[in-house]
Order: sequence, then C-alpha cells, then structure tokens
Amino acid sequence: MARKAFAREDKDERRRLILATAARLFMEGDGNLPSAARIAAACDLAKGTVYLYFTTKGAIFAALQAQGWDGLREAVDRVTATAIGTRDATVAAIVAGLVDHLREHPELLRLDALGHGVIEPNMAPDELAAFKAGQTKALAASADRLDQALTLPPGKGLQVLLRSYALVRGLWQSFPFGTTGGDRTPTTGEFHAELADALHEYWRGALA
Amino acid sequence: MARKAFAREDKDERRRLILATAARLFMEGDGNLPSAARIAAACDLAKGTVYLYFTTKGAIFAALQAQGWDGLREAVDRVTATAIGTRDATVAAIVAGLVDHLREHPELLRLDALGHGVIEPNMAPDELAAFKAGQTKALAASADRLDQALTLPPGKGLQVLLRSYALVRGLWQSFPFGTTGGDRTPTTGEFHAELADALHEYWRGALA
Amino acid sequence: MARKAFAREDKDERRRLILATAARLFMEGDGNLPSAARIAAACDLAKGTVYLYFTTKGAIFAALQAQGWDGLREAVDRVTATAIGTRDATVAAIVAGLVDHLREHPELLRLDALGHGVIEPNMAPDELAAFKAGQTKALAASADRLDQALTLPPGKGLQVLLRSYALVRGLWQSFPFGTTGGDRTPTTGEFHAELADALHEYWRGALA
Amino acid sequence: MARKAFAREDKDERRRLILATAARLFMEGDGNLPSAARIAAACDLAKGTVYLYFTTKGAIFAALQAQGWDGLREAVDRVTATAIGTRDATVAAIVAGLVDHLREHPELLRLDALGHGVIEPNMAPDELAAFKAGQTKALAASADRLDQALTLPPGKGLQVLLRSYALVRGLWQSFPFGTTGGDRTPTTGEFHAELADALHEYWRGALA
DNA sequence: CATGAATGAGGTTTCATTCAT
DNA sequence: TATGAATGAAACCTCATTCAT
Repeated sequence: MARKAFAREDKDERRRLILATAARLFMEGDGNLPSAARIAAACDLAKGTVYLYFTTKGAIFAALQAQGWDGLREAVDRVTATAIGTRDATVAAIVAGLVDHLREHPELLRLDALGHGVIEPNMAPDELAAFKAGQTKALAASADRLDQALTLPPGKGLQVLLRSYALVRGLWQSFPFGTTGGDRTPTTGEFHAELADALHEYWRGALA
Repeated sequence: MARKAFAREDKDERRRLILATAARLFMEGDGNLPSAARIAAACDLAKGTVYLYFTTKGAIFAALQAQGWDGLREAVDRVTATAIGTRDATVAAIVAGLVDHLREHPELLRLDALGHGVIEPNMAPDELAAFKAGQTKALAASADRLDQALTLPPGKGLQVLLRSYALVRGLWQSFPFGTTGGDRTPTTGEFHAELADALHEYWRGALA
Repeated sequence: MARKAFAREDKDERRRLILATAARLFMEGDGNLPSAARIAAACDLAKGTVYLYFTTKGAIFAALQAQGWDGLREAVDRVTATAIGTRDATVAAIVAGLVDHLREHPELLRLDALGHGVIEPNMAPDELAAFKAGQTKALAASADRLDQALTLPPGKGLQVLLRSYALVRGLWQSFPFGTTGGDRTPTTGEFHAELADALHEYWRGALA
Repeated sequence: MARKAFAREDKDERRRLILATAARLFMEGDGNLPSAARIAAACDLAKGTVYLYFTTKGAIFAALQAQGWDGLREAVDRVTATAIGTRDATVAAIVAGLVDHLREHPELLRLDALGHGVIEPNMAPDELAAFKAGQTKALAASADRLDQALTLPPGKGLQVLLRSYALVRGLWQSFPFGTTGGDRTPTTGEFHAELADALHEYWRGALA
C-alpha cells in the first residue's frame, strides 16, 4: 500500500503526481488518453485511489488543460505586469512568452487537439460547466490587465487574447496541411516559428 | 432489400445519400458521431451495404470534412478567379466568402471541433495520409491563385490561407470562453460576426 | 464463429439455448447471477451475440422467471380446462400441479428468492414495467378460468391464485427457519411436502 | 472527531444510532441498500467507526431484519400470553397484531423483499448461520406458547407461524401483480387489508 | 450487390473493507 | 476509540467491422 497522505501537503503532492504521470503517459502514447488503470499503475497507486483525487478520468485531463491555459495566461500576465517599453516591445514579449510556454508544455496542444469529442464525454456535466466558467473568468481578468498595459479600449484585450488563442490551437491543427514537402510530418520547431510569425501578423493587424 | 445500384450513376447517388444522411444525423445529434448502424438505418440500408461504399466509418466523416474544406477553398477561388477591384475589396470578398460558406455548412466546424481524437482513430492510416495529402495539394493550388490575384510573394498566399483556416477552426473552439455573459452559450450569429472581424484584423496585419 | 442463425427457427433455438444455459449456470453457481461473459462462453457465443437476443442481462433472467411463472399458471390451466370432478378433487389437482411444476423447475424459486434487489437493477425500466404488466394480465386470464371451474364469485379466483403464489415464494424463503434440527439445511423434498400441505390448508380456508 | 464512546451505555446508544440511520436511509432511498459511506456520514461518523460496531454492512441490515421479525413474534407473544377468549378471538387478535406491527415497521417488508441476493452476500457466513439459528430458536419458543394458548398439537403452532410469515413476505412480493387496475402501484393500505384477509383465510383452513 | 448475424476488445467506476495514524 | 486514505476486484455493454448467405 502506498503511504497514506494525511497532510494537506502530501495530498497536493499526490495530486500533482497523478497529473504529471497522466501527462507523461499521454505524450508517450499514440494520441489516445491513457486508461485510468495505466495512470494508476504508473503512479504505483490502486485504481480506486486515483478516484479519491479526481472524480473522473476526464477531470484529470481537464485539469491538465486548465493548467496549460493558465500557464499561457500567466505568461501574458508576467509581461503586462512589468511592461514599460514600447507597445511593439510589449507585444513581442507577449508573443515570445506564449510561444515559450507552449514549447515547454507540449502536452497542452496535443490535448487540446483531441477536441470536444474525447475529454468532454469523460467529464461530469457540472464539472465541464465549472471548467468553462473558470477559464472564462480567468481570461477576462488577464484581458483587463492587457487593456491597461497597452492602453487599449475596454474589451479589446479580451478580443485579442481570444483570437490569439484561436490562432494557437487552430494553427496547431492546420499546420500539417501547410507543409509543402508532401507527406512529411512537420517538426514542432517549425510550428513554433510559424506560430510566432502568425501571432505577430495578427497583433499587427489588430492594433493597427 | 434496397434496389441494387449497378450503374455508376446509381452508385454515386447512393454514396451521396450516405454522406448527406451522416451529416444530418450528426447535426441532429448530441455532438458524437452517429453510429454506423444508425446511418445505415436512416438510409434504409443494411449495415454491410454502407461498407460497400466507405471502407470505414471515419472515411464517411473525413469525406464530409473534405467536402467542407473544399467548399471553403472554392469560395476563395471564386474571388481570386475574378478579382479586379482593389486589394482591400478582394480581401473583403474573400472574408465574406469564407464566412458565408461556413454559415451555409454548419456541420463543417462542428465536425472539425471533434478534433483528432474522434475521426482519425476511425480511419485506416493510409486513408488518413491520403486525406491529408489531398487537402495539402488542393490548398497549394488555391494559394497559388491567391498569390497571383493579390500579387503576393510566392508562398505568402499559402501562409495566409493556412492561418486563416487556423483562425476559423481555432476561433470556433475558443469562442465559448470569450462570452462575457457567463454561462450563456454564444449564438452562431455572434460567431460569424466575430470571425469576420478577426479575419479582417489578421489579413490587415498579414498584408501590411 | 458460431453458425449464423438466419431462419426464424434457428434464432428461437439460439434464444432457448441462452436461456437454458443461463438457468443451468445459475443453478450450478453460488446464488449470484452468472456474468454475461460466462453465459456467452458456455453457449460458445461471443458476448455481443448474447446481446443480440436479450437487451440486458436482467432480461435473460426475467425471461426465465416469466417462463417459470407461466408454467405455474399453465399447470393450473390444465386442471381448470378439464375439471369434472368434485371441488376437492379439483383443488387437489391444482395443488399437485403447482408442486410438480416447481419440482421440475427448481430454478424458479431460487431466482425468485433473489428478490427485487438483483434482477431488477439489471433491467431497463420499461422492460421491467412490461414484464410486470404481462404477468398481471396472464394471471387475470387464468384466474377467470379458475372462477368458472370452481364456480367462484368473480375475482375470488384471482385472490386465491395470488395468495397461493404468495405462499409458494414466501414459504421457500421462510422454510429454512422452520427446520427444528438446528442449522441443517432442509431438503427440497421436505419443502415440496410442506408446500403441498400449506397450500391445502390455505385453499381449505379460502373456499370454506 | 465524534465523542468517544467508552461506557457500555454509550456504545449501545451509538449502535442504535447506526441502525436507525441505516433504516431511515433505506426507506428514503430507491430500494437499494445505502452504502456504508452514506450511513457513516449520516451518523456523523467516519466509515471506519461503523465497522467498530458492525462487522459487515450486511450485519447492519440483518440486525434490522432480526429486529423486525422479533417484533412480529412479540406481537404474537403478547396475544398468546394473555389469551382468554375464544379461539376465534385469539386468532383475530394475532392477525391484527401482525398487521399492526407491519404497518408500524414498513422497513421490514421492504428489506425482506430485497431477498437472499442482497443482504446475504454482504454477510460473513458464520454470522449468517448465527442469524438463522437465532431466528429459528426464537420462533420455536413463540410457537410453543402458541400451541398452549390454542391447545394445538405439538409442532402445529410452529407450522402455522411459519406459514403465516410465508404469507406475509410472499404476499408483499406478489401483491403488485394482483392489481387489476393495470400499471397502478398498489397502496400499502390496500396491502394491509389484503394481508389480514389472507391470514384469516389461512388460519381458518389450518385450524379447521 | 445486399444483407444482417456474429464478433470481442476495451475501459470506467463503485464500494465494502482494512489499517496506519 | 476514531479516523479516512488506500485498496482492487468485478462486470456491464457498445459498436466498428466482417463474412456467410
């Protein structure tokens, strides 16, 4: 039996272990969500124990996605919190921050690309609603800070952020079709360069 | 037993029936792909018969998606084939064409939002590869025409088209999170306005 | 692959095979319902095939129970259809018929004793309702014939049949507690004798 | 942490609390046994604590059933202890006593109807044996008193009691099928009237 | 060509019980 | 005594696909 996690700290630690393990198995895998059984085994826990920490398998991956998108927002927040340069410099910093975060968290886009059809059916309806509401609210807060940092008209920051996210996820899904070389799978390096360029183009147009 | 389709024509007709029925059932449904059995029943065919016309269930929906994206490209082609106005007018026509097509084919985005996790596992690997290659090639052809219509440097048209598609699919998936009203599900009307605006912003930046 | 049952006849035969196998496994087992997998394997069929013939595992056992109770009713019907002797002789024949049927179908009482808690949760709600309605209706028909055979006031036959069935199932469940020998499990032979006696007592009182 | 129950008295009190809570939850529920976790939570105790007072979940509900059947026997005992009237009056008092007790303890029949398949699998074999032996023994004692009160031949009282119990539990389970109104669920009031009548019929026949 | 019976892998979740604290 | 974290077995049913008729 795994050591019992009585302290709050230990429980958080265990929760993190499950999340990290799930992410790792997903990245190592073939694109499908790893089964609850595999996650538990890889954590050296019993299946039931996983369900003490997450109500649903879908909840595990929703948490991973939330983490990922949270990180993206924080990357933006870090810039808007300290922005003192020109507007162009700030935008460049934001774009770089977004791309860097995605580079460090490759599971985010792969999870996201699974689409509505895979994770959502594995979640309880109310959890799904809570997840969406949380994302929306956090996004709005970041957007306000962006408005101030760039002195944008109210609401513009939300619009720009939203469309940037759209480019991020959409480009990931569309990118394979843009490779001229034929059936070659494009590298993630190429993707990140492409994304940075696309974001710059978009922000240029949005802030014109 | 359904009438046997011997003539080439009859076979195409039957194929189209299956596609249309699958699309209808998907749109009427809850977001999941209708089962092969349901599609067959709705067509008044036996399950086995459907497999005479499509090798896998995924192939049916891949064909629907191909149709949808083909239509998007044709919308662009119609503009680039006849463009005689200013660059701005051409861009506006392209954006309007894209949005109009999406409005008329709502199944495209809903299918697309299912992501890699639903249709791809239902397809044979080589079919998937062929599907992607076909899309890539057709896209390149449209992109060339776009280069010429807008006198863009070679390759720029492909880039712009690809990123436009990225905005289309990404915005559809991101849009629910941008609704400030809270738990309200945004309307497709709102989506189309948002999309048109986003595309204009992007093209402005891209062609600056 | 098992031979395909295309003809109506073959399908009925296969259905019967599943029922008989399920009954056998239940009787051989420890009192729990055999799993769908075991039933299928014992029939040399795939699990899915069983679900072509029954919508639910519970439906299999509900069908067995229905069969059993149907048989009890038929045992009564056989007597009431031909009754020409005295009332006492008719009653004796009915009681004997009931007990004989139970002797030949030992699975009926064992299934019945599982109670509401085991089979019902394995059934679809509408199937359960249909099952009950069917039983009620068939019972009423038998009861009418009983009224005529014994020239009972209308409704009396239903009452008597119902209470006889109650004695049957109730005595089976209560009988272990009446064994004076202590922890010895009573034999089914003893049970059948006890049941016959109890039914005679009841009918004597009911028809007094 | 709930207050620790050191004194014998406190422990009995806690045991009673668990029993009462389990009965309440069962009656409020959908017909299934409440889970051990729910019982504990409703008692404001930890799951483990419940297992300090009962060895298994089944033991809780077996105790409830024992209580119920004990009450039935006591209802009979109260009559046989003071019987001075005619035999018919005594029988009428016994039947009335049985029905009254059932009216006041509706959980008894609902628990009983769960059958062998739900509570027994949740009990340790030796507990089950002990439970049955206890019931048998207590029943025999009551039966002796009944023999004397009604001056029955030795053993007749046991037989009559046993068969009365059989009618009680069997009629409860059979009653829904006797409702002529179709899919209407019969009321408990109707059941009690029916039961009283059935018992009278049976005793009349048994003592004839 | 058309049919539809047969296949069988695959994974989530519950919950009674234990035992370290 | 009380707690509650950990355990892990157990089984249902769906559905894409095949192939005998």
